[in-house]
Amino acid sequence: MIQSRTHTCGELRLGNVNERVTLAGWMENVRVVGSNFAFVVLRDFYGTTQIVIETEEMMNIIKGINKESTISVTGTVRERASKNAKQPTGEIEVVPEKIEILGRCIYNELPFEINRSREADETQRLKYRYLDLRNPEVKNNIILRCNVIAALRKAMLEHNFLEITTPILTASSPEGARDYLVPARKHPGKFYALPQAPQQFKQLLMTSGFDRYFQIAPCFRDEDARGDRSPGEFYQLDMEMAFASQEDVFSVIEDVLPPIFAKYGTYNVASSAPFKRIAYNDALEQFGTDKPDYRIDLRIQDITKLVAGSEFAPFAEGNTVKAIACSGCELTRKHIDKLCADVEVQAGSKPYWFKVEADGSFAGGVAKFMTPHHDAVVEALGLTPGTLIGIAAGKKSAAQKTAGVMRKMLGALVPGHMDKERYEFCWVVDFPMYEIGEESGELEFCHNPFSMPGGGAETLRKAIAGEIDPLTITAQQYDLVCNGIELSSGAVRNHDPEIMIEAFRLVRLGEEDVKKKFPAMYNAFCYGAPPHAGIAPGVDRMVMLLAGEDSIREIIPFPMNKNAQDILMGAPGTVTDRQLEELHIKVDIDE
RNA sequence: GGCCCGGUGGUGCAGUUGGUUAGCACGUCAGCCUGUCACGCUGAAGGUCAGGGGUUCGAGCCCCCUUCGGGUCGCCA
Repeated sequence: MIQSRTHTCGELRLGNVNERVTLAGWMENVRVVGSNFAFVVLRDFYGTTQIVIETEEMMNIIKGINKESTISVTGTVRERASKNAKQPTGEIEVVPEKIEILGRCIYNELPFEINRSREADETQRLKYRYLDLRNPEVKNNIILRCNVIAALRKAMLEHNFLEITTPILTASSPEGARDYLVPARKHPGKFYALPQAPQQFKQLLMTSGFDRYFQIAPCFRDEDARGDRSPGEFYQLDMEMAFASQEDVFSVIEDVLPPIFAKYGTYNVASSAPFKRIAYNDALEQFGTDKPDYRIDLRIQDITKLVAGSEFAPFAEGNTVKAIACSGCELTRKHIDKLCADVEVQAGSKPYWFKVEADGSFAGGVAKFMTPHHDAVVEALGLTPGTLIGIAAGKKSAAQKTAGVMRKMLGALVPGHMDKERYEFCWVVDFPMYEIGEESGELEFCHNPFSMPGGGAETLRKAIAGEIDPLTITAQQYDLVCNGIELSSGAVRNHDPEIMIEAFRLVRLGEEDVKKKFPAMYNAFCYGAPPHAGIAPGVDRMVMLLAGEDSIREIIPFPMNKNAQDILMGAPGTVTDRQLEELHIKVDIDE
């Protein structure tokens, strides 16, 4: 029978002096200061408390156990002779009369030191995640995650949204990412799929008459990981609203997110409603990305015409030339070269540069090719001495991307161009509905084929009739971006089967294709669907931003590694032949 | 799948043009220490330098292959 705790390890203060208490926790550290005199640091979820060892009996118990064992300590609270102002419990200590060993740590050396686990090798951290999570810094991110999710849920309920769970085992969808498949025991050769998002279910809910739906929804996509993208699974704050426009969705998000970001974020400043808005094409022009970071004041400018006729090969006719002028730049030649190399790695093409000397002349990098256009360039870019100009040249999309990467790096590197400690939201709007596919060379859907086109069916018919260029058709689709990180896509959905068919007709598909690919949704929409719109901000990404972490794994309780392996549980793993047999699965691996 | 970076006692790192016994910090163990709080001091143990092959009189270091990890591009309606 274990003595119950009377207090937690973060709780005792001077007011508790002389009380008889029982604490329980992990033995974090032992500082032996004399013979039969030592201090034990006892840690639980709530904090740490100092236990003072003054007798041979207690000393023998402590010496018999390894650090990180769990113990229960019963004793008297005493005012410390030497207090520690840095600790909440630093004014008191507990003098034990009984120490009970609850759970031994049988190893005297751990895979890493608990309070420095963030410095340890990540594979070790993941393998021993239960030890890693003992580190308060690591644990606090998980607590933050809980608080953020609770706050999101509360805010959504207050906005009259209904939380509805949708199936985890569902049908494979031909669109989007690679599915995770689950073999169906009762249906040989057939498979369930885990949902990439509850997209179709929430649209069906709208058709059923649920006016406002939300869910902290698990989503599964079998795609490769990134620093800000966990492999396999992640969570979205998925929401959908009936009889709603883009503006209705925006106002809910602008109402819900900023207070939560301001309250729980590392930075406690968040942009308020209305968020900045920028058209997709303008974002590419000015920021070189569809994920603009508005905290950086630099903007990309087009100087293609200014340098026309230059001898410099990358400026040749047909190429696009972009410039990003960064004033007050004192980077040395060595740093500039490093910057350009980093840009090339991230952007995939090489940037160029020059700078403006004190006397106004151009120097360094491609200065030789810019000097002939000196006055025009100075005027167009508003150049002053001490300005570094990054240049990107090539195909339009590559030049934009390169300039965009350079913009972010310069903003982070050169003082005075980035107001870092804030959350700056923006909406990217007016996405193109169609694009020319790089492989096919033909017209394809740019993003989600189920977004409502800007002009509805009429615009589509004109495009089919050849009266307007289909590439100019926009979708009522939007991205939510915060500090250069994409939090979400959303759209006003296409709820009209007729418009849906017109939209498909433009990419040489027809009614049969719509019915075949999304039968449930198409059928449902034929029974009277409300216009509806929604969005699904990534919960993990939001928590990552709020925690100020660069890796998404820091805010997931049990993350998988880059290769989608759960090192701790050993997933994925092999299964027995009997299991495979039941599922009608034969494993046949080549090589 | 492409490219980049990395793998050195339990942990984190250093290791010079390739040259004697692979060094530092933390941790562990032992001794000393009665007010520590990242306790301190003294000492000790602990290494297949990821694996394999090659160059060389000689490889932790140079080359090739393999493997594992991280980043990035592709990919992510």
